[in-house]
Amino acid sequence: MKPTDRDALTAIPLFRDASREIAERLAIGAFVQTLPKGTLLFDQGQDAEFLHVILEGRCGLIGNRSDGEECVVEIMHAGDCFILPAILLEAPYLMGARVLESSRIAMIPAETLRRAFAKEPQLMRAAALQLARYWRVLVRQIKDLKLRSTAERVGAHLCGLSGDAQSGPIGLDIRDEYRAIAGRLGMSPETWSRALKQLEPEGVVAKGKRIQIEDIARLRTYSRFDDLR
Amino acid sequence: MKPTDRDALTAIPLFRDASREIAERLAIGAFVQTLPKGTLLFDQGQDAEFLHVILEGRCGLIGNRSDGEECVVEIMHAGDCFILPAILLEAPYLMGARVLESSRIAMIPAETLRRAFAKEPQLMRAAALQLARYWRVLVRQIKDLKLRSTAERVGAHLCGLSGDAQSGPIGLDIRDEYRAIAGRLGMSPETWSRALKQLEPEGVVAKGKRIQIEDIARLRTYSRFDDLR
DNA sequence: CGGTTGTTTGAGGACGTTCAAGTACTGTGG
DNA sequence: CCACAGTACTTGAACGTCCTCAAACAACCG
Repeated sequence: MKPTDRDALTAIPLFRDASREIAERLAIGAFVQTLPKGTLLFDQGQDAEFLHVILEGRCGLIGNRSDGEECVVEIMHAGDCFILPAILLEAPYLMGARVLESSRIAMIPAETLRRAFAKEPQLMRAAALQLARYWRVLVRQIKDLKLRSTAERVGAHLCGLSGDAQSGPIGLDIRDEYRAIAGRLGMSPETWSRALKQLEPEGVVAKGKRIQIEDIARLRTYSRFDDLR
Repeated sequence: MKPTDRDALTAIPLFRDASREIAERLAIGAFVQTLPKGTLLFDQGQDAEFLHVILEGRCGLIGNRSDGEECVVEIMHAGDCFILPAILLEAPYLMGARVLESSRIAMIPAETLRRAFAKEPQLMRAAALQLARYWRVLVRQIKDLKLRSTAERVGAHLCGLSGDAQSGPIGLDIRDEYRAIAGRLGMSPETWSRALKQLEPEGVVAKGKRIQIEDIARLRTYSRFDDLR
């Protein structure tokens, strides 16, 4: 690694807030690539193998739309690293990443990083895990807002309330106010109400706060529930 | 504090991932309130004085709309705690919180919590800080999507690109593709383009990727930039 | 019971999207 | 350095979605 790259790498907030020594040690296990615009760094659903740090250039964290198009969810710039929550949680990426303009990118193996985290005690780790989980909740919400129609959002919300059931009929008792749910889903209460009607052909029957779902599998398909989780 | 409350408190993910001992110690400094629906727990802009933990019931994290109405950004349930990033960063809340249904809520003084965090070493702390920052970025985005019109989103984005300047003229050279920015802001490229036109009365002149802002203060007001940051 | 609050339904309108065409860039090879 | 191709951005028109306003209806609570 070039000295300028190492300097840029150790200067990012994540490492600056830690210690010079730890940053230097992690830099040893890292490698740097210069990648052309359009390069796919990774896809949604993959397991996190590296922490990516942009030394120069910019990249987009991307979600896939129903029409096959990509939508930029977040733009990452020089000094940004991603995606830390996926590494901490050892979970699949919720978004893909594509190079938006020719970039120099440092890649730190996830395992190296996790070993470093492991040396640190429990509470800060817990906080990091917690923040990572919430971060992902918010990502899901943004993706809902940007990538799904209102009816799909409502359908997906119902799927989320249905627990782990993969198929079969489900009965739900909604306890939250519809106006709160509607707000959470980025629509007006009226639209929520109409969207429920719109889901009738998919086997959703709403009577006030009681909702019957004929077959959750059908609704999951309609809402593209699994696509975006 | 009642034993059942203490049990519920120490069982939340944040404390379960830490240690029993730390959780017990923090529970001592905490107190529990039963609050009726509608209670305002705190307002956006306040400094975080407590970590709130829902033992029973549910609360909404809320943003204020331009028309004075509130919009639920996230619904928090029993076992959820909020708002950790605000406490870690010692920053003002980005959202308010209101009781959605009569709830038992444990409140842990922020200072107590920060002292506990301080005992833990540097890297995990750094990670938590980093995650907290990103969490906030996502919150801003969700609020953008839910609470601002497209023209306001564009205006706010320009304000964000203008650095710390509070007033006076600003010249911007946009480097990102407009289609990427538009995606980030939850609109089509055409709408971004038209929204820029729409900002002309506010003193924004766009010539391709060069944008002149007559007076950033005016744009900040129009976009309600400070309201939602 | 009334009164209050929350949900549904309808009508009309604003906003944003899509499609399509035209214009301005950007970069490449001659 | 220019011409040209390819891409990105702008502009227009038509359409669709979602919102607002308003009223009827339902559920809840004192």
